[in-house]
Amino acid sequence: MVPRVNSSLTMFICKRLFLNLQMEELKMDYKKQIAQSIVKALDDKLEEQAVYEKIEVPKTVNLGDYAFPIFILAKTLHKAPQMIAKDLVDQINQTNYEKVEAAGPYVNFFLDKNTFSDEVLQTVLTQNSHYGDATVGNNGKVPIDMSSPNIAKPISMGHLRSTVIGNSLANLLTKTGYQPVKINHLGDWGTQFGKLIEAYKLWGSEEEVKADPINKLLEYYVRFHKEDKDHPELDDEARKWFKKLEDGDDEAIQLWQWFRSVSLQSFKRIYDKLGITFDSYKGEAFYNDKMDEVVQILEDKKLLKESQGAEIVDLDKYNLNPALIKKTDGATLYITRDLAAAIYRKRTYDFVQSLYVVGAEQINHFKQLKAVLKEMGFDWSDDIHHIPFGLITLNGKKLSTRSGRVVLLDKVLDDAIDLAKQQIQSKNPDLKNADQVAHEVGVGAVIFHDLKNERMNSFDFDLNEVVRFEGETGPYVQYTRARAESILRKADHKVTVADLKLSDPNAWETLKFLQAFPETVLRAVREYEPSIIAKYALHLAKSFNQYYANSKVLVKDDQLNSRLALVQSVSIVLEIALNLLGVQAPSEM
RNA sequence: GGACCGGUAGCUCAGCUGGAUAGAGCAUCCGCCUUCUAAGCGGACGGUCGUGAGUUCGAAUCUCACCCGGUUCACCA
Repeated sequence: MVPRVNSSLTMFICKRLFLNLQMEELKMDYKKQIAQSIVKALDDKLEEQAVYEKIEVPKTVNLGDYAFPIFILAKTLHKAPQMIAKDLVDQINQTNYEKVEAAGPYVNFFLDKNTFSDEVLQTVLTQNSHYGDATVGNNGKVPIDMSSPNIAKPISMGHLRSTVIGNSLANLLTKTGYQPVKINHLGDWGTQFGKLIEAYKLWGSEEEVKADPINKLLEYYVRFHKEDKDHPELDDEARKWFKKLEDGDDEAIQLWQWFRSVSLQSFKRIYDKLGITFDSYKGEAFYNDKMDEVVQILEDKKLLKESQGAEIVDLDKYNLNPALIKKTDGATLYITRDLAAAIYRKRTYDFVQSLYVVGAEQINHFKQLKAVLKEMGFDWSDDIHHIPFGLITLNGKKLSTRSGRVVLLDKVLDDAIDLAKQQIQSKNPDLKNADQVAHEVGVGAVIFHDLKNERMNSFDFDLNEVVRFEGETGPYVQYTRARAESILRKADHKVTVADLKLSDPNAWETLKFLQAFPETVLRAVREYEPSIIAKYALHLAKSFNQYYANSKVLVKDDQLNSRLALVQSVSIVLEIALNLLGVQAPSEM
């Protein structure tokens, strides 16, 4: 049966994609071919570029693969659109197409399925895991500020977003020829360490912390906040400790380093679960000795102003509130540290772009950061991009460690892995490496859930939603690929890359999705939007599921090799797509 | 109050630099495991695209105003 509609294709092969991709020579640019056909038929009455931009993808398969709406011609030709369409069809050389027909005010182009499938499948199979690679990045370095949990606090679902989006962007950047540098900008400095040291000195023990670092440290910290209400002298002690820390007192530094390293160890266990690594763990503390220079530059450039006892940079001309550089007491602030970090990264990496995957709450902060850098005369501030994302809430309220509204990432991952294991036990009890697969599927479900929707959408946390394995989920995509692999295992035939014509209409939508992958990757990286890849993977999986539900692959006839080539191509592209998201692709599940 | 983000099916969301009858998933109901793993496939049900104007041959998509929800706006990060 022919799939009824292919509307989902529209979003991936829409014209704006091509518009912005002139630089990037796409292989298999059928749209260009069509534009040329039209221009030729019109005796150059229109520019090829103008035609190219108007070509669109129809909503349903019965309207063809590409369409040219002829409204723009109606004005100049003073004829009814329907008539123009008919005339145009007569003029077009149709030899390269299955057919070209007029439908109302549109000219619809149907590509030749044999030629198309042959070209697409050969390309995917020969390029294999490199299918979709691009060179737009020119090896430019792109530091990505991501994850950035606070020392001595647990990693929550909130951190997952930054971690997983940043990781996927890094993968996408690598694929398109950039060199990403994943930086975990740890929250490892601040007055809270004074409190933590004081709390530890009062109630803590080395054994406790060693046994369960994050929870114990958090416990001390929370207790501190409880008790300091009745004992305000605790705050004085904490302040003293932080001062000692700043002054390099041995004991303070040692404790701080210890807290930092045990925290990092437990963070790394979670990152291991997620399969995510970093290139740098330089956190806030790293910039302690780099802020004086920032203040110095600001002073030299006469940008600092005194206001209400504090030092500010006026950002009126950017329509922003002033950036507070120094507090009344002379201490520096968040933005000062970020200025130092931005400058450090420029010097260290000479980046072509510098990304910050940080929640949307900080949009204003990053606008200020860029504006101040601009004022300082650094024109590379234009290369800094804040990649904001929406808030995760719990029962509609913001997550907050203090109020106990936390969703621990580690717990969510473990729950997901357990559920995946249960699924395997009931659906595929003979699976060999079941634990490994349960891990890949469980974690994959969580990551995919976070990436499948547009970054900026907020969502309310719901465990059942996050660890769902059916419908539009990571496991659905993984399952589809596992099924494809299964067919290949049973095939008893090695696919040869030659003559891959496939005329089966059931395969048509899948073939077109395969063809659209490279431009989809470029769009995702251009928009810093991993969800574009996630949605692509879902659509490709869906179309392939429909294909093999309706067409038998393992039949010995003259198109067997072509069908297996399709199956293998789907498997290849689904694996690439999942990996771009940071999700594993098991061959069996 | 200013700035920003969002408002599309009961729920979660696609579609948004304008184009042909507005699409998925979940939920509910009904089919399909003697044929390549049913984590699948098919079907039914379900929509004044927040509201009102405007631009246009054509608006969910662009403009303006308004309504609702969220975030943020000087000494936290």
